[in-house]
Amino acid sequence: MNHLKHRSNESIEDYLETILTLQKKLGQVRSIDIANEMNFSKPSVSVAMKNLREKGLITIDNGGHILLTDNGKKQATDVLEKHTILTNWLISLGVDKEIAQEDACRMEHDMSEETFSALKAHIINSSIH
Amino acid sequence: MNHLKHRSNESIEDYLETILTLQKKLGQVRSIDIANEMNFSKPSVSVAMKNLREKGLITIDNGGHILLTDNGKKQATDVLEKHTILTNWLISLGVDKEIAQEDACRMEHDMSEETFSALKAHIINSSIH
DNA sequence: TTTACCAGTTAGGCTTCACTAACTTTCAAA
DNA sequence: TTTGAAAGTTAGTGAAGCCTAACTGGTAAA
Repeated sequence: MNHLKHRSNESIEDYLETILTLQKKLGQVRSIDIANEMNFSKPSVSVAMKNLREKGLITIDNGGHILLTDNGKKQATDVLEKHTILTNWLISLGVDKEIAQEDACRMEHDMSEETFSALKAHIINSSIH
Repeated sequence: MNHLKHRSNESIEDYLETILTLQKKLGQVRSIDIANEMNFSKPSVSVAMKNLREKGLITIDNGGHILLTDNGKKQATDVLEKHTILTNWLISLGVDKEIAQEDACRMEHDMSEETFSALKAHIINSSIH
């Protein structure tokens, strides 16, 4: 058993995923929308956005609207895809929708690319037979 | 999307799992064995063991040997079972053994009981067909 | 007997990531 | 024009959970 350092990206990935989701849902995204969606305080989101901006993952215009950069969008899309596929797969296994959402929301940060693509292949394969 | 608080048990579960694993492998378990296995420093393990003891999950005898309580053993067994099943399942999907181990080691903390039993049922079901 | 290693502990530090309190700025309504 | 709500920020706090430095205490070897 190899106890490696944890992915320290979990928080960042969650924010990016939420921004992308809200972008699709609301068109535009402000910090306050993220705070409401994630049930975090305004300051928590404010500080996190500063962090994402410094990492080049988002930009914020004068109106306070948050936009994903190319890099941010790529990461957000990756996580959201994992989330969606994991959730649907769990539901197809008979897991309650609510619980599937919650579990997927955590597991999505823990799967390597290799595991994820193996899972996708498995899902496609299962649906054929 | 519901952003709930994270399981704060991840660290505890990892320690319990390691203790159980080492118990099977070495017979007896001391803090130093855990530190070596997990690549953590002695003080980190020392403090963690104090914590596990205060939570009633282990006892430590005069020789420094660590024993799981009934409760600790139950939790350790649960996590180890998840770990084993997850790992083997990922390997059966074609994931590299090393990576399967690493991913399982993280995902095991994130799966609800419901998801886990659905996965077990799925594995059994797949093996029949 | 002295030396020296090994296991364990205590103290203090650092990072992450949430929180509250309290401030500014803006904008709309009274 | 004043008022007040809404959005954002800064400062300070706290819990986890890892780390290093430096200590104690026991045991084995020179």
